[in-house]
Formats: sequence, structure tokens, C-alpha cells
Amino acid sequence: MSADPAVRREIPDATVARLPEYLRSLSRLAEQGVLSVSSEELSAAVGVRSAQLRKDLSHLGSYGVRGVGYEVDTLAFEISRALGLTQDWPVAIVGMGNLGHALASYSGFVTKGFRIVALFDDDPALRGETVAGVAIQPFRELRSRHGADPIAIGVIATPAAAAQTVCDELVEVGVRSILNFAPAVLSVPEDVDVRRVDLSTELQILAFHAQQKALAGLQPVGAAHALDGCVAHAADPEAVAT
Amino acid sequence: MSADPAVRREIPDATVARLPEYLRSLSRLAEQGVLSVSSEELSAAVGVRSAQLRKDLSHLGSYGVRGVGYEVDTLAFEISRALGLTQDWPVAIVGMGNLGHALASYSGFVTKGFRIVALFDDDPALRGETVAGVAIQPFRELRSRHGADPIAIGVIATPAAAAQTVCDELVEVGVRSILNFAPAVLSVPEDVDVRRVDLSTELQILAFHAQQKALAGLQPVGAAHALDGCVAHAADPEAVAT
DNA sequence: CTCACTTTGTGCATAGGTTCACAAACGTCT
DNA sequence: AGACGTTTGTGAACCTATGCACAAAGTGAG
Ligand SMILES: NC(=O)c1ccc[n+]([C@@H]2O[C@H](COP(=O)([O-])OP(=O)(O)OC[C@H]3O[C@@H](n4cnc5c(N)ncnc54)[C@H](O)[C@@H]3O)[C@@H](O)[C@H]2O)c1
Ligand SMILES: NC(=O)c1ccc[n+]([C@@H]2O[C@H](COP(=O)([O-])OP(=O)(O)OC[C@H]3O[C@@H](n4cnc5c(N)ncnc54)[C@H](O)[C@@H]3O)[C@@H](O)[C@H]2O)c1
Repeated sequence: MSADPAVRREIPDATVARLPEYLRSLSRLAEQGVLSVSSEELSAAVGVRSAQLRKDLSHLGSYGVRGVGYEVDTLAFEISRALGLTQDWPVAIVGMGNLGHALASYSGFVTKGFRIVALFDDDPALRGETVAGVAIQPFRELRSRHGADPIAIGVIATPAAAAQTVCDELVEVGVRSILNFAPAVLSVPEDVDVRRVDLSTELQILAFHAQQKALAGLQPVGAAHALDGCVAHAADPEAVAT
Repeated sequence: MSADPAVRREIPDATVARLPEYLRSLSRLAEQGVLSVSSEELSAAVGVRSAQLRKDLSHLGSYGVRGVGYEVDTLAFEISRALGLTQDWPVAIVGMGNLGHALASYSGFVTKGFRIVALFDDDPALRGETVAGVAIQPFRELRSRHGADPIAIGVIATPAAAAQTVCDELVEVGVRSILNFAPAVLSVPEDVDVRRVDLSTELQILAFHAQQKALAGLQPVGAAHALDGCVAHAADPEAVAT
């Protein structure tokens, strides 16, 4: 079984979470006309250790050349392929309030194979409105819309109170991947993948660290450097010369 | 030092990331008039194992009662205190485009001690506009505004090209905590805490898992359980059209 | 061809996180 | 008071992730 040569390697979650970063940096480099990059350079650009980058990439296969580095185009393609970005992902957004509008009009998605195919909102006031070329529909249209152009990823941007209901209906029509912006824990069958983005959580984590720093600063626990010079950029010791 | 009763224990990052979830569930329970909760109940509500919840809480101290559970109010307060939410955190948002507007008008922040004190945008078209009672100012006003009411947390919602510059200026006036929505890696002094939220990354992670599921579904590699009775509703077979 | 130099890919050690399983602590009932 | 069922808090095992260090594999010069 596992002796299959072309076996789907287990790519660790932590690695998967970093691949988009690598891909972004590679795209940037490609735009600049850079043809080849070493793990040292690329890792510096994304802010990780070079060993980590190499280990991450090793999970995809051997696409580097020893003594040389990685060909930018090749590596970008291989990461895209591993992430599944070489195919098309029809996305639907449910809840076209402030956040939904921002998401729908954001062009950053489209560049990576994500295509917004439907926008849903039950507010009659939004009926007929078009955002980025897609009309807003009542949520009950989900079934018919889904039949026409199956939705692969559902984005929930409704208030928390509606999130579980919306989620259930998305799951019912076959959506297996959900990105949830509502501050609610969604209950789904185990074959459905839910990721939650919560800005409030992020702020709270920042607050925690800020408080820790403040407390450390009051104690003479070696906070001598807390007031250091200033804005000297955190040039890592290994910041590579150009 | 370590004999200090109120010693600042090291709270693991993974735990800190979950504390806001616990707090949210506790707040919900408090609203419902629930006075006491067991680790089993609370963990079920947030979707983690009970042992994990207990271990997480043990880092804050012993606030449970054996054989009984946790008093909702007490636990909520202790988590709030650990996260630093018992104090006030002045927040500034830079970049009042689609996303900035959504963030500024979002009421979820305010409830937890976060107070939006300034909104910045260099676009003359936005001059004078007010969102949620706060006027949008040109970014160069940062210094004066900061002096009046020091900013603890800066939120960057500008295009990626402007993110580093904005970040530098925030750091220069003393902001030590930054939440970055722009798809850019920020370089900062090591005493500055940057968290990045990237919707595109989240979608890409979802796409990866969706692809893995699709591939596993095609191979009989022990996918027998994939058809378990979870989803009673036969979804369209994953359309893997090109 | 050989040597010197560069950079990848990876084995291994360390660190961090999760889960299990159970003794200790508590309330309650008799 | 003592026995009993419940739930916490935590040691220990297990799993995952990170960082180090180096052999292997390549390039290019002479
Ligand atoms: N705005 C932000 O910056 C922000 C930040 C963090 C989290 N959030 C969360 O994101 C979600 C959306 O935020 P928002 O600011 O856009 O809220 P909003 O109130 O502006 O928009 C919510 C939209 O959902 C629609 N809706 C409600 N129930 C629906 C249903 N059953 N089916 C379809 N549409 C429905 C409403 O008509 C409304 O247009 C909320 O859960 C909020 O907590 C928002
Ligand atoms: N809208 C989304 O859903 C979304 C999703 C993911 C990421 N993002 C990222 O968030 C950021 C903002 O997104 P958006 O959709 O709001 O973009 P936007 O173009 O609508 O808004 C950007 C705003 O920043 C302002 N700005 C530019 N340079 C500035 C400077 N130096 N100082 C102050 N203000 C400045 C502009 O005037 C504009 O109002 C972008 O980096 C985008 O990639 C947005």
C-alpha cells in the first residue's frame, strides 16, 4: 500500500500553512524577473529559517538543484499544484454585509484560481445589487445556483446567529469546505473542513503579548533592551546581502 | 522569584490562541444565566477535548472546583485578566478601503476592551468621512493623534505596497502590536509583535484539503469510511472537471 | 579530470503540543 | 462520620514541529 512510488505524501499541516507564503514570495520574484533562488534567500523573504523551508519543500519532492537553488517558475508551479491551485475553485459568499462586500470586491482571490460564482444575502434591500460582476441572490436560491455551477468553497459572513443554519444548508448541497468569519463554532460532519477567521481573537492574542511585555518591562527581569535604540530594522543576523 | 505566588506563569502560545474561544463560550453561557460549567460541557461547546481545556486552564491557575466544575463568571474574568482584556486597548486602523470600513464599523471589537481611537487614510476622497463616530484622518496626523491618546494596537488594511512604510511609522511612534491584513511580510524590531491575517492563505489551505479529499475519494486507499452515514444527503460527486 | 566551493535534502536532537489516565479533592446522601 | 459518585488538575506517554549539522550532489575553474 504505502510502498506506492507515487504515493500521496503526507504533507504536515504546519507545512501546508506556509506554502501559500512561499508561493506569494515566489510570484513576487517571478514578476521581478528572478529565475533562480536559494533556500537562504527565499526563507529570508518570508521570515523563516532556511532549514525549515528546505524541509517543507522536501515534502513536495526534490525540485531543487544542489549547489544552485530552486528555479522560481518550477517551484511556484509545484507548490501551486500541491495546494490544488492548478484547478478552479468556485466560491460562494453568504452574507453580504460590510465584510461580505469587502470580500466580494477583493481581487486577491481571483488570482489564485478562486472564482466567486455566487453571492447570497436574505436582506431584500440588497436584492439585485451586483458586486464585482456577480448578482446578490436570496439564500434560498442556493440549490438552483449550486446545480448550475457546483460550489466548492463556501464563505460565511453572516451574523453568528445565522451561521449554523447557513452552514447546514451549504453542507446539505454538498459544500465540503467552509471559511467562517462569524464568531461561532460550527458543527459539521467530519468530512467537512471548516476554517475560522476571527479578528477579535487575533486582537486578543496581541493584547495578551502586549500585556506580557508591559509586565516584563516593569520587572527588572532583563528588560534592559526594551528601550533600545529604536527602529533599526530587525535585520536578522543572516540577512543576506544583495 | 519563582516562589512568587502570583508569578507570571509561561502560558503556551497554543493555549493563548484558544483562550478567546473559551471566553466567548463562557460569555454566551453567562448570558443564558448558566452559573457553573464542567470541563466536559465547555470543551464540547468550543470543540476541543476536555483534557485540553483543563490543561489550558491550569496554566492560569486553579479556578475550578473538583466534583463541581467552574463558576462561569469567575472563569470568564480570569481568562479576561490573563488576556489583558481588563484594561483598555486603543486601536488605530490605517487604510480605510473596503476592509478598513468593515473593520471600523464592526462592533465585535468594542465589547472586549478594544476601542477604536483613530482611522487613517491618505485618499483625499475620504477626508472628513466619519465611521462609527471616528473621523478619517490623513496618515501624517499619526504623530499628533498618537500623542493625544497613545495607540496600543495598529491595524494595517492598506494595499501591500504601502504596508511596510505604514508599519515603520507606526513603530516609530511607539506602537508595539500590529495586526496586518496586507499580503506582505513586515520587517520589524524584535520587540514588536506582528500578526497577519490572510484570507487568501486560508482559502488555499481549504483548497489543499479539498484536493486531498478528492484524491483519496478516487483511490480505494481505505476510503471505505468516507461514505459513512454522516451525510445523509448525497452530494453531487466531486466534479473534477478541468 | 580534479579540486574547491555552493547548496540541497535529511538524519537526529530538541522543543512544544496533545491525549490518556488516574489520584486528589469536593459535594452529597445516608 | 463515612461511603460514593463526580470532576479537577497533572504526570507521563505519545505525537508533531523546529533547528542543527553534515553528507551527497551539483557547478565551474584550471
Ligand atoms: N465587519 C468586520 O470587520 C468583522 C470582523 C470580524 C468578524 N465579523 C463577523 O463577520 C460577520 C459579518 O460581519 P458584517 O460586519 O459584514 O455584518 P453585517 O451585519 O454588516 O452583515 C451581515 C449580513 O448577513 C446577512 N444575513 C443575515 N442572515 C442571513 C441568512 N440567514 N442568509 C443570508 N444572509 C444573511 C444580513 O442581511 C447582512 O447583510 C459577522 O458574524 C461578524 O461578527 C465581521
Ligand atoms: N477586501 C478584502 O476582503 C481583503 C481580503 C484579504 C486581504 N485584503 C488586503 O487588505 C488590504 C486592504 O484591502 P481593501 O480591499 O480594503 O483595499 P482598498 O484598496 O479598498 O483600500 C486600501 C486603502 O488604503 C489607503 N491607503 C493606501 N496607501 C495608504 C497609506 N500610505 N496610508 C494610508 N492609507 C493608505 C487607500 O487610500 C485605500 O483607501 C489590502 O492589502 C488587501 O490585499 C483585503
